[in-house]
Amino acid sequence: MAAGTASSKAQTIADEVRRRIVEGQWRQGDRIPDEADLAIEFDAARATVNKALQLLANDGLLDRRRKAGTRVTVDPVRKASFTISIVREQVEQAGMAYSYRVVAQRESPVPDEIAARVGLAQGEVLVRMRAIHYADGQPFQLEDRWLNLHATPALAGVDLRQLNANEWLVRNAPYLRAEMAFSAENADYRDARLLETRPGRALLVLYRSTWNDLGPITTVRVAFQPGHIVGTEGNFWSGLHHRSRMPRANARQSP
Amino acid sequence: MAAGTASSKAQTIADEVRRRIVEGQWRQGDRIPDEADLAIEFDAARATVNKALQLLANDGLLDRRRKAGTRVTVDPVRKASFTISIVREQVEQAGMAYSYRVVAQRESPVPDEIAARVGLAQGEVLVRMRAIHYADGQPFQLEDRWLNLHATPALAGVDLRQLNANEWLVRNAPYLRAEMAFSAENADYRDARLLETRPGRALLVLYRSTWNDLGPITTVRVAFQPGHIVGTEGNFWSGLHHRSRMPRANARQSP
DNA sequence: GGAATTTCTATGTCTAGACTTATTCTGGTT
DNA sequence: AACCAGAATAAGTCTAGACATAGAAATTCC
Repeated sequence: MAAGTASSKAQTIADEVRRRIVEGQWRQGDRIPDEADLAIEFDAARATVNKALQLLANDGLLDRRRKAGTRVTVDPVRKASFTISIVREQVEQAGMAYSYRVVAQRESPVPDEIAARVGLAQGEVLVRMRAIHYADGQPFQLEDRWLNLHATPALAGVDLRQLNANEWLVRNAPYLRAEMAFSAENADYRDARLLETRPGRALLVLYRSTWNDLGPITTVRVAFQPGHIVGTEGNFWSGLHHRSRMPRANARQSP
Repeated sequence: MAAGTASSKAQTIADEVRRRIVEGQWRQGDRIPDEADLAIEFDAARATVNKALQLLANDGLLDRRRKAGTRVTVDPVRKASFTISIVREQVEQAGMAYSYRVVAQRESPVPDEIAARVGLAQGEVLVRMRAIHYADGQPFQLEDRWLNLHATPALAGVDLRQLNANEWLVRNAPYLRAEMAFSAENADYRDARLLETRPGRALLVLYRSTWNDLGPITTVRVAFQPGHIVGTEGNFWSGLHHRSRMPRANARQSP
């Protein structure tokens, strides 16, 4: 019956507060005791209680305002976080052979749409490259990337045809800001050909742009193999395992 | 040249450390000075430096291990976080009229696939409901939901046909654990009819399941209107604005 | 040489106390 | 009733110091 896993004191307090909320002892909109009182109840320093409550507030479960106190959030706006790893590692971790092929690469002026997306002047010349990532020889994802050499001077000397841009950037060009968006698109002829599927198939598409203090580094459209799923809980849990549809059985666990 | 926005001291330290990493002063894999040294350099208490570095570690930029020290992460596995708000608010915030319609609702045994997904015994009886959310009369998203009354006894007394389950749950049934996944699917006939589009259109689909300590609360498949985009930076920034394709011009800003 | 043990160090966490700051509340003034 | 000033309060942050703990490095022992 007792929970068990002894973690930090702050975490323990956070868990207990969360429990009280989940079990309805403290209801949505209620004001909960202030830090000082909780500190007494849990026999902890106020700073520790503060840390615990901040954890829950970051989780969106609590609403804290100076002087007004801490309340249980009425409309918990919850956050879900996805981790983006390096494609090659993702594939290799699934025990499959990774390969990579650059399909096209050349300098060209940015289309207005892209320029607007990343905040560049119209007509600026960027490097555009299209590449495919394979898992066990099957196309796994297709990337269509615009690279801004001005933000990453070091890249200029590199032979992009040889190199995995994704990987190079991740390792050598830390960014300050990133934006991502998911959408779904019907595969066009080019998508279909490169991903070895039929035009019209629904593809999960990820747009990602990154900036450093010199400006936009890169913006990329990543189209995944049909059926691919991107989920929380640490990683992509790819359609890598034999293209199944909605696998994933998962055990419930106590936190 | 100077940054400016005076925030907390910990944040300032974090920003400076981040800057050094981004500008290459501390490179991937490098060990950075330890907390005590940084505390001296920044004239701060060690606890403050600790907080700053933990911020960056949570961001995936630093790798910290006891005794081994703090190093700049070699393969920054970056996290992107999406916020999930209540549909109605999302729609209304875009200045559009919200409406909601329950299409079907009945009790039925869970299919094995769903049971496995949420960790229920096969054949358990859940409530299944299908509903549509409209923005200005246009179908905006379609939800296909399984509800477990055992985990939310309070729901039993409620008239589901009247109620927006999404909203009721968010407000009254806090969860302990959630899982989400995105995928893309071609609209089938039912999807197409309900979303008033053509079969085959690529739909962004979100699967979400939640648990509390009594077990699974609900699992839902949400299919968005074609062209819908879900992005970081706070909110879904819906295809609500007139169904455009990839709008969103955004200004760069200094943090 | 290799394994087991000890030492030592950098981070993890907590504490008590102080100060800061955003807001609410209160009471007084027009 | 509307407005404004000041008091009160709860969270936000920082500090100095302490102890805990993981794990690397050095040492001892076989």
